[in-house]
Amino acid sequence: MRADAARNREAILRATEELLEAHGAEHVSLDRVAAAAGVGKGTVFRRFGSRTGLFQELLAERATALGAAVETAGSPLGPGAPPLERLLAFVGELADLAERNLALFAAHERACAEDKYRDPTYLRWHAHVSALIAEARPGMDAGFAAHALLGSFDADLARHVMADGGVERLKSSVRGLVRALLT
Amino acid sequence: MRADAARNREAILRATEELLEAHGAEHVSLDRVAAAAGVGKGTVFRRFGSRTGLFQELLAERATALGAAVETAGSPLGPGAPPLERLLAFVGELADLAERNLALFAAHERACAEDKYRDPTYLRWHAHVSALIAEARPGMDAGFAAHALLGSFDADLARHVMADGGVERLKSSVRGLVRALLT
DNA sequence: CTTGCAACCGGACCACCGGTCCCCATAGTA
DNA sequence: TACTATGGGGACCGGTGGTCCGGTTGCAAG
Repeated sequence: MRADAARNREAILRATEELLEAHGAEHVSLDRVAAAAGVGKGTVFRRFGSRTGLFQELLAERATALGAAVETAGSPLGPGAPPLERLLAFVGELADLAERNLALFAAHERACAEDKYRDPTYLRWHAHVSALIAEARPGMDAGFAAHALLGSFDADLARHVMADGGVERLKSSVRGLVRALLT
Repeated sequence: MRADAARNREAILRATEELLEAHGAEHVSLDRVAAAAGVGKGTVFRRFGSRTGLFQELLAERATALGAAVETAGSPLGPGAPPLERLLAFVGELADLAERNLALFAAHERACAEDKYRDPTYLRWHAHVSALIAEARPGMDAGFAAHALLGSFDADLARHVMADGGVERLKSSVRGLVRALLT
């Protein structure tokens, strides 16, 4: 990739973040993103393929730290801890991520629509949660339960819940769900 | 309401159903609906206010039977039965409804977007589920759990699950969730 | 049956969206 | 410096949800 291409890529990503933060998921069109990044619309599509691709990549970027933390040992997040503790820790982190990136979560959902189950980030999360559930409750349909649990981080639901109680409410409610599910 | 208005209203509703069935949620635009119903686009908007309104009203129509069944006594659905049985019966019915109206569920979701929590039909379901959960598990955040549980009927998730196992898979998985939650 | 008007209808019209395309500019290299 | 593949820009396209207003029509009163 040429140097100017890399620079533009970064500019587009940063402009998207800013617009998301400033105007909410609904009002971020690719025209606006391109204008804010100081590039043409064609450039946005060349780099990210589509609206979906743009938000997927932005989410992936924001989620890398969590993904890495899950695979490195030590602490309740990583391997070694019992599944219940790992899952409780994971949903806690996810809640924090959702709070800090509510608009991105919302935009990502709308953009991915039915391809939700093919998004790499979602797939990683699902595989992780699903494995933990399967380990703790062998009889259960773990894949389905994992989807249902991850559904708790639907941007609209998260906003709705956090509007009355903040992240702490979201965290404690999801943890309650996890405990009920795995106990 | 004038007779011709009532006739058109019905024509629009039926045309929407047919298009939904024939082409899937994605390809039902209000232009098409109007054309298929044999009316102008303005008529569609006057009757239903917006795309959202149209799908909300269609869903409400399809859901009336279930709503009534829930409130009439007798059978595990209605009042009198213990909450676990009532909830198990309710999610079973909901799964059937989702299967028969997958495209409508999908269109409704996309159209309602963030107003999901203001849709009258969803609100009724949520109140019902929430009350049953609160009755069976006083300590739990019933409102949140109800949202999470109803999230299982997200059209994309339902399609994904039913693609491999049909309605029965959906039913048994959701029932598994309900049992884990209320036991 | 006629008449009058309020309610209703239709579809041209609008702003905007995601996505495409192709000609031009430029970075990187020999 | 000169050459070329890669990247950039923005006009353009089909289609969308939503608006608006001039013409039409149901319907009840007389």
